[in-house]
Amino acid sequence: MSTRSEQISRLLNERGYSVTPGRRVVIDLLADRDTLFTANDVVNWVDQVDPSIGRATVFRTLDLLAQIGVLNRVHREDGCHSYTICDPTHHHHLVCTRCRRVIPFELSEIEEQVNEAARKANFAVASHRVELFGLCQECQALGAAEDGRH
Amino acid sequence: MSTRSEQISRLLNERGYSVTPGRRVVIDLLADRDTLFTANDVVNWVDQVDPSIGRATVFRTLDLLAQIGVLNRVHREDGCHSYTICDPTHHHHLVCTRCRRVIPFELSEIEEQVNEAARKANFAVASHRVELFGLCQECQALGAAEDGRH
DNA sequence: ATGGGTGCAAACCGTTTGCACTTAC
DNA sequence: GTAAGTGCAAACGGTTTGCACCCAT
Repeated sequence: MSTRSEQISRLLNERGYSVTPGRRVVIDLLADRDTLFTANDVVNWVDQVDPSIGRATVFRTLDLLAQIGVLNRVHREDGCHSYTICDPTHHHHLVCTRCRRVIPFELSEIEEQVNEAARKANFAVASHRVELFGLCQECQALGAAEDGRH
Repeated sequence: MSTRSEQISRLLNERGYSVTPGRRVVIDLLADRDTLFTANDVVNWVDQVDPSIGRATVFRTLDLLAQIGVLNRVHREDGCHSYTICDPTHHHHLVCTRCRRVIPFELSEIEEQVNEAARKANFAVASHRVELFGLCQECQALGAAEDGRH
């Protein structure tokens, strides 16, 4: 049980949710991931650790984690729904399309530009999404060697 | 058959696809939309115009239009897949969460910022998505009057 | 007569729901 | 004993597929 996993558990408790054995498994599986994963990935992982945990529980736990803000829905370029673990603070993501690693970043200039653009269109921005897709440093090297197949 | 619809037809022809009656219906229904819509919306609209056109044809046509770049997948905040019609040139979207209108905008500063952020992380950006959600001018007024329900 | 395009229905896949049961307080 | 959480299986909704057919070249 990593410190990240403890953090999440604490957050759940604060919100009045208990950390049941099933949720514990899900949390421990996800807490330290730095890649994108789908709900189905999680279902499979959970099934390997403890097949007695049902699909529904996994989906319900994912919803819960999304709700308290530690899980972030990211839309893959191919349209597939994915998740990534991250702190509830606002930021954006660099998503590696090869290894699925997610690198969070924050850029106050973007916020300003975004607000500026909205103002020009008389648009009241409630939220925005900035997602960058490409290759992380490691995968650029690999890609050069292996011809970019993914 | 609007000029926008003609444009799309021409584009299809250029790519070697014929504009069959079914496709014609879909294209005419979509060409001048400035709002987000789902595949299901289109299926329903088509069904009203000509019930003999099958669901599969609608989905296949949407795929086709996405492929030639006149249809853009946009991910609604609630996770629902939607589309919007737009030119194949690069730009971003302001999406009104009340009336679903889509306002395209371009902001070269954002591109620069985005590339700058990526460079810092040694990330090779292949593509990026910037989507702003909020209320358009009209809906802000309405929202104030009607208490923002949507 | 060949190949692109079609309608239909069934299949598919990820997700949600209803329900009876368990568990913790 | 009550409320939260669970496993299971069935249902669901959106999308894709297989197939026989049609139509233009």
